[in-house]
Amino acid sequence: MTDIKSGPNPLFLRTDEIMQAIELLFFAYRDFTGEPDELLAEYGFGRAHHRVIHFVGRHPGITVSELLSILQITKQSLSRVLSQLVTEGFIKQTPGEIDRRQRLLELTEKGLELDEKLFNVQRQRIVKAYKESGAEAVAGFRSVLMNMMEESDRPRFTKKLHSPSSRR
Amino acid sequence: MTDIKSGPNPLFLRTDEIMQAIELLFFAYRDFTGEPDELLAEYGFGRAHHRVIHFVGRHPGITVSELLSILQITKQSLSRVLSQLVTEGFIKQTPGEIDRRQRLLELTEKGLELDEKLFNVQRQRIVKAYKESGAEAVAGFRSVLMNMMEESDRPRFTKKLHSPSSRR
DNA sequence: TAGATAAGTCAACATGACTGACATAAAATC
DNA sequence: GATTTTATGTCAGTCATGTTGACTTATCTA
Repeated sequence: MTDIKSGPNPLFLRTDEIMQAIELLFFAYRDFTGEPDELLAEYGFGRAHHRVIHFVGRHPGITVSELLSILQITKQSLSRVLSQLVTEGFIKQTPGEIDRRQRLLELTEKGLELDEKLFNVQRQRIVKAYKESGAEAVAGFRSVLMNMMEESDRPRFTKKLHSPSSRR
Repeated sequence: MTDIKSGPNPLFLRTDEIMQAIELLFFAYRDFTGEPDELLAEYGFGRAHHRVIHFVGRHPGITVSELLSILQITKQSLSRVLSQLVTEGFIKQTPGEIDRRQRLLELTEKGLELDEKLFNVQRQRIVKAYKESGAEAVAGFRSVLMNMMEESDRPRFTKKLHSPSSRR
């Protein structure tokens, strides 16, 4: 009904192609998260813990509020998994030197180990998919995903420097 | 540690490229599911209902066990959302004519309407991403996702005919 | 000094997964 | 025809992850 066509509809915009995209994302994402989920279960953790470990690993010294804005969950949801990770010694909190209200987060040795394990299982799957598809396909893959996400999240992928948060 | 290199590592297989892929999938998938989730919430439904509506819509006459094997969830998890959808008149069950133990599932008028609404919000996002990236990128996107999912799910995307389940 | 901000906590709740056990009807097999 | 298997549904309980709203404490800022 929204289809007031102006000119021929490119093949890749046909309804069945769009439908395929929806299912591709469903199946690929399910399998992409499946293996890490199994690994995490051995630690009594879930996907929420994974996301926290990932982003703290990528951004050592990140603050709680920065993490909240990345994950887009509530303070209480984060609190539950974060305090678990801190208690069990996977994440270390240190008060910010500039702003001492902040708790700067970073992975401990134990946290780094788990982070690497998780990364490795995901890397294997991605490397396989990338190799089988080739460099050109990879560029297309990245372009489509980039254009699929909200614009507000895209800068995260272009800037090479970390966000200017208070560091030691 | 698993990096016993034989020859130069292609650029697109470097650690930071793989890391980027992980985050691309996270952000794109989050935004991809965000809008449907909002729509579903108006009906008191969640993402689980969406998946059921989607696959029943795509495969009218699908059986409960076929649906279970696609979704890879337990009978109880499916039962909860499915019986809700049936009770509220979005999905119709009819006993199979060949095997009367089966309950063949299909969308009602009401179900078709919701299915279309949900499809439209997702289509808008995908069409936008596809147009901005171009046909070649789309091919790459599809290739990478296809190679990322388990092989067992891939036939679903190649065969044009529906699975030979009992139909009217 | 007063107000804003960063972080944490408590209580209560919803959703969507899980397990294991059991029931029923119908089909398939011996 | 009797038995076993299959398709579906259901009950009861658990867990992980998300939500809201209210409140506290410490610290920074105007």
